[in-house]
Amino acid sequence: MSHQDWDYAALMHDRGFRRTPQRQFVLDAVCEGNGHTNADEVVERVQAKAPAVNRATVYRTLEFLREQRLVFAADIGGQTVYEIAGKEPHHHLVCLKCGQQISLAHHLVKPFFAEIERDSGFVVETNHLALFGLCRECRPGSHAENQ
Amino acid sequence: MSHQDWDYAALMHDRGFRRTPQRQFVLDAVCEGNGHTNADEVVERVQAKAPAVNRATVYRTLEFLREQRLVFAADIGGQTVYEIAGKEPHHHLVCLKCGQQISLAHHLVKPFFAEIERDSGFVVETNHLALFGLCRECRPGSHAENQ
DNA sequence: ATTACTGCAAAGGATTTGCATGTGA
DNA sequence: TCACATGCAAATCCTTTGCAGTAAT
Repeated sequence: MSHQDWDYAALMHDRGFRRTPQRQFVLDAVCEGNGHTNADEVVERVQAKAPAVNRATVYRTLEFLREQRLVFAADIGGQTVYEIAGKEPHHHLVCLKCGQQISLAHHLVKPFFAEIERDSGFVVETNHLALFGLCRECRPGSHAENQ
Repeated sequence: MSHQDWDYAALMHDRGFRRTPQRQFVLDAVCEGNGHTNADEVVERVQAKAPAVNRATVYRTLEFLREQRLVFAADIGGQTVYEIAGKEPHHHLVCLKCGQQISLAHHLVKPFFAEIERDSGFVVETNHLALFGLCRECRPGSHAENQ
């Protein structure tokens, strides 16, 4: 899943910004965290490859990439997490017990949002939902009682 | 809507804690913020009535009240917000433009959670959902174009 | 009289900012 | 070349903590 490198370079150029190794490292790091990655994890990943890259640069770059809509910033459990901006909104189920993050297809969510709009006229723009709970394996009464 | 003062006092006593003016101020302040109130707003409200109350006390008290299940702490847009603990889970629609918080009845949410469980076996435990978007007045195409 | 609770000040962690330097275009 | 981007260090913001004094029971 090596994302749109082309459109990164192209966008940078088109919008009059510079293509720098730091930005590439950060973008890559966000990519690697398939699910969601917080700033600290990005710093770690970036510095694993390029130890000289500064924390401040990572923060600035994340904000920059967010402005450029290349990454999406969400908010899970009090911290900001980043992921590569996708075309479609998508969502996660986060298991409170085992911590696994399960993707939640948008088609399950769309009708819910539509219902809200119908009911109150409020147009939901949340393009990332994180719902906490217990996954099939961890929920009480599960057959697969893992730990 | 002067909440359960009795059960506050009673709980304090029953559980061997002390009833202090500071705790009352903080509890009141959380109450006043009908929707959600962040720590800073609580500090402001408390200090409006009792300037001598310290920030640290407010933080400690909020945490204390949360432990005691007298207030509920949620996480909206990166900051922790507090509200009086209610019986039923409930949810909010937060307008990105005007900032207003609209309550979202649980009965609109329940079927959605049920659908997720049916589909993936994941039991959602999120008892507070905050959805961002545009309210009826602020959404494009609205008749009431308020700024 | 106890000891939980508070105020104060200082510590802590995460993020941001100012400025001189470096570097991509 | 020359403005944009980076590194560094200091600043800032929000929250937590240690400790000595205060007050609720």
